Amino acid sequence: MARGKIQMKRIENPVHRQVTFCKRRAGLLKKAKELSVLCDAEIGVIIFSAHGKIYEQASKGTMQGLIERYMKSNWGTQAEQVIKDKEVVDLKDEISKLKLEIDVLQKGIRFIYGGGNGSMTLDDMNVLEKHFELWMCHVRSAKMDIMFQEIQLLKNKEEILKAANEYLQDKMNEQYGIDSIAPMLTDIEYPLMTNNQFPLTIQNEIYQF
Amino acid sequence: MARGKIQMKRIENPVHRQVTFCKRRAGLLKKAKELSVLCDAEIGVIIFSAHGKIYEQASKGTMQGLIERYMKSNWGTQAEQVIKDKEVVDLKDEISKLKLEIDVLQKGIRFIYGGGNGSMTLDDMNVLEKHFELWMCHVRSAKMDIMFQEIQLLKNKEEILKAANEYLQDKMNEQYGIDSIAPMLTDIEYPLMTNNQFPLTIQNEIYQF
DNA sequence: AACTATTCATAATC
DNA sequence: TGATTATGAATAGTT
Repeated sequence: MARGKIQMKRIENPVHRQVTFCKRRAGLLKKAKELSVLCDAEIGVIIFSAHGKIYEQASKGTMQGLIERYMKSNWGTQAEQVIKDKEVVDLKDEISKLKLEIDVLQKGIRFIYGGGNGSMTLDDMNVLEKHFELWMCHVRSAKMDIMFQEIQLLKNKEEILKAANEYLQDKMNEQYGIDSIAPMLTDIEYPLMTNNQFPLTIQNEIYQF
Repeated sequence: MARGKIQMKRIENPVHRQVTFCKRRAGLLKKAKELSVLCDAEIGVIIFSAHGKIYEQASKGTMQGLIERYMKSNWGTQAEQVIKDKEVVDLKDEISKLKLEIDVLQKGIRFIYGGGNGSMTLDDMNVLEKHFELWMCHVRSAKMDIMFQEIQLLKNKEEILKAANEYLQDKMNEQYGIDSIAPMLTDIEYPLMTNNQFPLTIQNEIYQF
């Protein structure tokens, strides 16, 4: 170019490189502008310096508009966008399906009590309310059963373990002499009680209107 | 530049313009490439000809990557993307909630129609219990609404009847003389309202019975 | 940042 | 289109 040509490779001297970057960057943007004006073209130039600083120029319109136009003419990125939009549509679709299913299930619950078609009379609702109450009691009862069974199971386990411990303790004593090994404490009592007061009414008074 | 400089404005002669476009376009892309190599910069050039034909060059990596990098450094479009991503996350969130509710409803139906706890865990039953409670509240709330409406309706009726009665009384008096007919008692107060508040608001429209 | 000597890009022409 | 060439622009090296 001037005062001797240069090699077409990265300029190693950082000062030279920076200077050249400034000069040629200005030249490039100027050329872009000229081409745009002379030939009525829409041109966008984006430059990231080695240090990440950004320089941009959009002839005719904004860079945003240019990129959108590029996206539209570029099949791949457009498809990507369509896929993303489709995902949203699909998700909304799934939501409406799930809501429909919920509706069906709810109708299933209230069907036999007169509200299958969506409108319930006061009597229907009274019946349904009573049933919810009843079912709640049943669930609680079932919970109790399970917990009771669990307690029994744990108590049995406790017995077995205690027996095993006793047996092992005996073995140890045989081996190492009487009382040479202090027995570990395994018979700890945990007092199971509560300070809660129970209301004397049967129903939970929270929901009495 | 050569053989005489040219005006910096749109070349009117279409042939000249086309030729210049080709030459200068090549020159611009070459310069971009050189700048990229010499100064280790990432450069993208997008050119739309006046007829909409696209020419592009991305030095270092793809144009897609460059645009994404540009978007990241550009605040607006990034925010837009974030909003779109958030929408997807929100929708997925809603879907999982709905699925959870369907699960509860199915368990509830299984419990109701299956006549007990099929193979439910203690946790399942705890959730179910809470839901029965919730549904019961909603039924009660709906009942309240209906009763309130009914009360309003009856009050209106009462007003109309009272007005009618008054009118008829007047007519009677006109016909048969003042106070010849004792008025019937129609102004009896029935205390239909209490001061109870409705503490339960329906938070989730799914459970409207 | 300003200044050249030089190379490069390209307008006009063929 | 493609090649040629005269000339203006761009710029590497220097100050």
